[in-house]
Amino acid sequence: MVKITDVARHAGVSPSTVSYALSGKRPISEETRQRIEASILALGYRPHAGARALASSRSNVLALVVPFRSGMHVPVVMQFAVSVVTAARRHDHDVLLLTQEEGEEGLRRVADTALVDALIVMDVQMRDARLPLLRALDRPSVLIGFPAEPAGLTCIDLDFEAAGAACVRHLAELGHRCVALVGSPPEVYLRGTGFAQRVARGFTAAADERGLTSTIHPCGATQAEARDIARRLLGEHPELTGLVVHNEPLVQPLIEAFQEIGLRVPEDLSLVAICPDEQAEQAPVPVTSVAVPSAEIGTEAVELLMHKLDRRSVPEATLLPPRLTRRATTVPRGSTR
Amino acid sequence: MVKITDVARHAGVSPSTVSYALSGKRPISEETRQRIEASILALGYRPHAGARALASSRSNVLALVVPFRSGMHVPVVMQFAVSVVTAARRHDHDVLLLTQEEGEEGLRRVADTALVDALIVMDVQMRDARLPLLRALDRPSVLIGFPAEPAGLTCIDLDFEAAGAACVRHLAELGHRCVALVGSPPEVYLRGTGFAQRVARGFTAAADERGLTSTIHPCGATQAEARDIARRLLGEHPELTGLVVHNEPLVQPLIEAFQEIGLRVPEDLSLVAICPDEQAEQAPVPVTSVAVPSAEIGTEAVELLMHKLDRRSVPEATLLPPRLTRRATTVPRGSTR
DNA sequence: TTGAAAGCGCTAACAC
DNA sequence: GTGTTAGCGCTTTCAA
Repeated sequence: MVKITDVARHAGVSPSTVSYALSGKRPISEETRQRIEASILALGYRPHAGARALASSRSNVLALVVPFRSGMHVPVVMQFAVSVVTAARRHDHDVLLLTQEEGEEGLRRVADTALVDALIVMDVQMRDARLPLLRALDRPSVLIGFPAEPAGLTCIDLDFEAAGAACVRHLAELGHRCVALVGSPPEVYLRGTGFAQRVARGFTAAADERGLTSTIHPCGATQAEARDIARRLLGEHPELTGLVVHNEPLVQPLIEAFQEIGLRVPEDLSLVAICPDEQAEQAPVPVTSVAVPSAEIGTEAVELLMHKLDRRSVPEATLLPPRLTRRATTVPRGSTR
Repeated sequence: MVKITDVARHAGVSPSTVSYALSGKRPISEETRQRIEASILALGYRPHAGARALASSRSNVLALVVPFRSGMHVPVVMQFAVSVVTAARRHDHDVLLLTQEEGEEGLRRVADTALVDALIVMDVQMRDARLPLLRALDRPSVLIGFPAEPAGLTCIDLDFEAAGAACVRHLAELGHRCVALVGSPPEVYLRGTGFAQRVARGFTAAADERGLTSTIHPCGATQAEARDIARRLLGEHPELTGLVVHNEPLVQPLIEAFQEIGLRVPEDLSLVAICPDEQAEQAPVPVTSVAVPSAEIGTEAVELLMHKLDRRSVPEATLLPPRLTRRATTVPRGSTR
């Protein structure tokens, strides 16, 4: 193994000069830097990560805790993870993957052993058991999602409340007067995952503000449940013409379920989804949607963490504003009847 | 920070004794071990990962390289990643997440800096640019998938050839005489991802062996393409009664597309998919399938790697035998006509 | 069964 | 602008 002393000897300088040339933590004359660079290349030098971590008390590794439970949309999690890795690499950091399953002990372990410098935690619940630990840890963290008590933490997410409202306003502007929200599976509401409630709140508030009739329906992600909901909505609200869907895998089945009972989208029913743009674009009929910007959230989470590692101050709450893209599933009420 | 010397002093032993008590690399008297354990608990000692890595030249971290490209089924990748993390933790290892995008340089970096002890590489191509590097690296690796030249490497995957054959034999045993394979998107074949060809080979061989008429159709994963394929199959092979689908997101759209043109599954058309069991079970009509056992592959990949790290020998090739589960989409030919 | 002590390879004072 | 050197916290000979 070639080490820093080898490079130093080869370049005719001291080890510390090589170290400083690499870190840029003190000025090096142009000529020296060139010689060092050449030596590094010639010898194929790679600094030993462990030695570095030990001497500098920085591992240059971030922990990413991913969920893997029912009701979570897997492609969103995956895209998020990839964007975190990509963003971390731009800052010369690597990413250690932890599963939710490891729980608090996992977080404590990677923090206390100095395996990682900082943590990103996905799928934060309203009353998350990990919050006290995260607050107490000597390492910075960023949470994806908002708990009930975010004070003292750094949180980021799509502004789901504004997203729910944006969907309703879009439908209202198209003249729809009776709208429904088909939401996440009941278990997601029950375990207090904030975003489900937030969408519901924004949805209801905007509907009230515009004087629309509105109802909310949690729903599982199977075709059978899609059919049930469609039937029930048709029966209970025959005047329904606007639908907001916040349940990624259900969008397509729902459209088909309505079709089966004689309601076409968008002719009879306008539909706005809250889902990744990619999904909305690739649907057979492109879906009007508010984007769930996983990649942006991941990238921004890393930026926040880097700021915190540099002891720069960051906002406690970052809410990304919703972006609604009109596609083919929303039309003015009664436009083709 | 509490360190090993603190524990040693507290327990009234030397640092090396604490170290050995922790690693088990030499016998410690029961009484001493108890005292040390108590001290560790009392002080809340956690060994510093970097210091450990430096002194032992073992980081206890594995690299996992995940793909993120078109044609890869995201839930499979995710489940695989989770199973790797879970298995690695059982062996006291952590997992560093790398994206395909980082390429060879990424592999070299984490290996040469001693950030990781070993590597798992997913989505290996027939002629993968990373193979020479992996062979040359001083760190063990396990590949998911089989390249054209697997010599000198350790590879593991589902036996896709046997899987393709198993599907055909199942259909043949039900009396079907004309079968088709709807496969991965064309780009997957083109870039030489082995499993697509392997399924095709096993499919054709088994069909020939049983004297069945057979055709193969790569297909993208959109509903539109599903419709095209369904129409084309019906037109070109009106006697078709058996279908093998090796394209996860296409299974459902395809069933619906056939339904639209008047072919019901399974009454008119029996269908076997190669897909995760979870997907097959949760479909509206449970799908007869050969399982893609992501979790098993991930777990076994970690086991292989642990053996290699322990300098135990491992087989170069591990092919998991296909497991076919009959569900509701396959019936004897002509059974309800 | 245990201890003493020499590193592991790097960083960051401190000195010039 | 550069060099000297004392650690960083742990593992592992070597010695008893």
